Amino acid sequence: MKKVTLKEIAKQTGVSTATVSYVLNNVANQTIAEETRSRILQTAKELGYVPNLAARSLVKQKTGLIGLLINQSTRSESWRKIRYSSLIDEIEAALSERGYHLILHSLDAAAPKLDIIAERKLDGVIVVDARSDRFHHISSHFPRGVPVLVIDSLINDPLFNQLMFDYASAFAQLPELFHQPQNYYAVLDDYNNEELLRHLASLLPLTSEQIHIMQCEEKLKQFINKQKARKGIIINEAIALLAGKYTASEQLTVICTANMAQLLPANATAVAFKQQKGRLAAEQLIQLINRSELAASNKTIKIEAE
Amino acid sequence: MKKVTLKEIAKQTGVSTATVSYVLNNVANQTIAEETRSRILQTAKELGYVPNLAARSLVKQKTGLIGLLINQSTRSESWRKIRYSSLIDEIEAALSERGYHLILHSLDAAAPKLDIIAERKLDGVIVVDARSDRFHHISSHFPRGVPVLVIDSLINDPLFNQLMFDYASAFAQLPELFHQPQNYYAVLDDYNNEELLRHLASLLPLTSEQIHIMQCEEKLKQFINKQKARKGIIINEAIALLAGKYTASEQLTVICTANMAQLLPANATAVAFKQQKGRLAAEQLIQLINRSELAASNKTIKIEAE
DNA sequence: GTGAAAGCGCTAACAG
DNA sequence: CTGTTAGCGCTTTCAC
Repeated sequence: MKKVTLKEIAKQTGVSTATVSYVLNNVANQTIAEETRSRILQTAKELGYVPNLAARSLVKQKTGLIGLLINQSTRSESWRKIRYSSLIDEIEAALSERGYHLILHSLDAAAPKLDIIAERKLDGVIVVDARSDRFHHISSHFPRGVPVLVIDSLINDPLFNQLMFDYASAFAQLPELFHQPQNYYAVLDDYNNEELLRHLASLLPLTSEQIHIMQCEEKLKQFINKQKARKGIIINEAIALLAGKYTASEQLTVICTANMAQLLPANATAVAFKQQKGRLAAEQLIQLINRSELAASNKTIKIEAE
Repeated sequence: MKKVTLKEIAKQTGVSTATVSYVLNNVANQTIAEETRSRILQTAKELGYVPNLAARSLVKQKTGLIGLLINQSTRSESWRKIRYSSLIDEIEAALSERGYHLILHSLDAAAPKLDIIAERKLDGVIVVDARSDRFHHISSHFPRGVPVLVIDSLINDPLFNQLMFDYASAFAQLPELFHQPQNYYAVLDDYNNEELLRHLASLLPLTSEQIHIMQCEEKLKQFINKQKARKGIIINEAIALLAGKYTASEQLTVICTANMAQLLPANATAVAFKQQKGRLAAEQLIQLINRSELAASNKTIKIEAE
């Protein structure tokens, strides 16, 4: 059983591989006799021809491959993974609709290896939660001209296209927080990107004693137990669920960064964001790809709270 | 700025591409003068050479690409996505360690399109939660000899390598369930694979009125409200969290299929499984790839409960 | 309308 | 020890 290639179809149809390629790709301004056309289409179907995208990539100089590179601080705790499950799914769905395939790859935030971008000749890349120190250093290794969109990473460089939540608008939903800051505490998700953490802290009218950065359940518990009757602002649903083990959930206001509000206890307060980050990311990246020749309109997009 | 290819390195070093290839790949039984070797290595580093895997794939007839194809019944509810977030992460991690790259792709369970396998010449494929009717029909389209591992799908055909939880061993952890079945109800995760659902039901000493297949939160609520003081067996942590909104969580026993036990309320009973499904899947698939020439030892692996 | 041929970047015999 | 060469499967220019 021979491999089904263009050449094989060409042979069986008695035409050249060029003609077969024209037909199968509906090449514009190549006029093909209707007879040959249907004959080729016919045998292609019979043989179950499927194009080899590696070969195509080689000549077209684009692969149709997008990388989703997620920085992981640690792989150990599985509950942390819900942070991006919705994001991943949305991105995959949106890219699929546009004919792209997704390569999912995780990075060591402390020492990201980005070879995959060049090796696989990725058409575009979405980087999630990158440390800006590492990122700067490494970004020079980027193959020239590969569009990159950075998510959840505050990078102080207009060179990078960024996408993140508008946390200020989320906190603005909580007027009481600003009137009575002493009644609150906050738990931040432990982003690798320290600038983002600092940014979050700066938006909250709280002292550093009132702010905890998530590390592990035990530390969270200790922190919450010290907060007495205060109300909690929790970033990320999974963390909120853990927090719910140590305080009454009606005391909690959850900033829903994982699109998982439904899993929260009914009596917790939830603040969600207006748009799906994943879909937005995918669309944005595709735009970048399509006009990567032009000066990239390096904007930072922020998604507002509902 | 020229593209950095083997040819370019060859030119700059004054040797042939073959020699460069030998050096860069440490080809065994090719003895290279230490002087040339280091010169090549040197300029390769300077130029920041990265091999083009598409080109390599073409000649080596393997791509280093693994497909993770997940059947989705619906994309609408984001909380469902936690079902596989741990699995995806484990698989990606394990494959990465072995030098493979992961293509994540979702399938429409009712009409799965598997072209990606042939197009991308995937070296192996993991299919998750497939309807066996669709799967049989479609599996004939599989490129010959591509190793496939099927997860969470009961397929009555020894031809397929399968991996799933040993639910019987999970239920066996609950002796009371079998002594007092009238005191229980169960909520099953809504797998696309109907055989799996039937299998689960057959393992439970419950009537069909006592068993609910998850559809949406509202239906779940109605079902639970009818159960009075009964205790619930819930498959999947996310569903358990939803169920927890409508019944006391100490009444719940959760079969943890998503590796997210930590997110459950402390007073719920959790039953977990011994091994990480994702890691096991990746390792199993790699084995299949490495000896795909031999008669595939088509076994079904079941992961026992702790 | 169709085909010959060059080449994308790389590997692997086979010569030398 | 190193180079020549023939592809891998496909696209595309240019001729016929």
